[in-house]
Amino acid sequence: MDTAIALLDCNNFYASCERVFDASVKRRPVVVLSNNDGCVIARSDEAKELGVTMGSPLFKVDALLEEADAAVFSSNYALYGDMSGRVMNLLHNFTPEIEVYSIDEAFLSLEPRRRSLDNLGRSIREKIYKWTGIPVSVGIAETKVLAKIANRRAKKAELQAQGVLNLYRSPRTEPVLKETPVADVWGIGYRSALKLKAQNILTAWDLREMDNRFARRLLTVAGARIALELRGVKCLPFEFVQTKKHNITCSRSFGQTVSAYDDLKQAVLYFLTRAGEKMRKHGLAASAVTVLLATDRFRPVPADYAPSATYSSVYPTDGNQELQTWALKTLEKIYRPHYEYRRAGVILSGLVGTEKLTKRLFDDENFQKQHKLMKAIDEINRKFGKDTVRFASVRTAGNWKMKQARKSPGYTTNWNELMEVK
DNA sequence: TCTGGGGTCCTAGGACCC
DNA sequence: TCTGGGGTCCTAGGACCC
Repeated sequence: MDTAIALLDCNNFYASCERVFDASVKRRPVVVLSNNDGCVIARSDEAKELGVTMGSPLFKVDALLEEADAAVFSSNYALYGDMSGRVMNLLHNFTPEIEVYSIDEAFLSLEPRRRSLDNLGRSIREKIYKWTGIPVSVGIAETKVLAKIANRRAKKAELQAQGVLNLYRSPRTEPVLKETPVADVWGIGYRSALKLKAQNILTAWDLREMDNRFARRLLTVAGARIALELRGVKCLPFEFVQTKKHNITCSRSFGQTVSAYDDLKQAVLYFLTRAGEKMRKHGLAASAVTVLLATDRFRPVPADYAPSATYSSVYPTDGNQELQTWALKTLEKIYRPHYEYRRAGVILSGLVGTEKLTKRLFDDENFQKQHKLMKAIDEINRKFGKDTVRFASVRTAGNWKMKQARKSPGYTTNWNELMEVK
């Protein structure tokens, strides 16, 4: 029999993580902010009821939150990443076939015969709540796109559905699709929804019934695949193993605007350090570095300027010294004085596994030495904390740093910030 | 020089996702 | 005063080749 696909999604994930460790916010509205404490990126149900929308700038909802005695947190990705790992690990108790799709979502491939899918969904939900304190919703159906819709529905009607909705070969699929606006279908964004609306295709059901060649013409193959998935035809493959990364980005907005070359250089070198660490953690090396700068898009003073440029090499490297040289060459090329920059970043691309690094024609010995040095530095920093050892050119503070005034402690990731029991 | 079809590779930009 | 960051996939178009 055809396998069923479950989508597990943590409810209000970042807000729920904050709640697990802070009993005082259990009953208060909770929101979590983006970097720089700029806008709201996660909300508890109570915060949603207040009318705080996803992505609202904090300054627009600050008064509202204050009045409701809401708890407001800067984002704490170390904490969320750790909690995510705990949730995902528990899933292995239910099926070996898991695709971790994002920090708070996973697809599970399930054998429909094994036992009632409804019961299985419920026990997954209970177990995760009991062991991690994170509430989750489970949607089950024939394909990923349908499982997404089932999940969304399970969340919406939480009381009736108990957080689990099984639409696998279910007569309820048709009414649910007819009630789902096409813009809420996974993979249909703002642009596509507009095009569909112009054709009077308004619901998920309408999209399902659409002529496939027409869907392809209007929305390219991506849209055609979604339409097929809505019919129960599996088009999006299940990816059990994490696919190799193609790029690694580190970019940030600054807490204030920055004009001096030296400050931007510091920011770029700092971001490069972070990106390099991540790259080596995945056992990769980069053949290209992109550097980007941008002025404030909301206040283009004196003018809008958002350049980027890429340095490519025939020899991939995982050594920060070499990456720094590439990045600074690129930065010099795009830097113009007199602009008020609000953001900078680096992208490492052309990634290859370090096992595939070929011997260099010139100066291979030096390259190998650098490779070993980076390994040693990463090891020390992993043991003793970020930036215990770093290149002298890299500063860890400056006027380019972001604002994070309301960060919760690293309850699970930092020995100095463990929860205290009195 | 521009006549012709067919193919690959690369990149920029659009669209979408969480 | 105050508006996030990190990704993927697809397509079109140019360069280059035979």
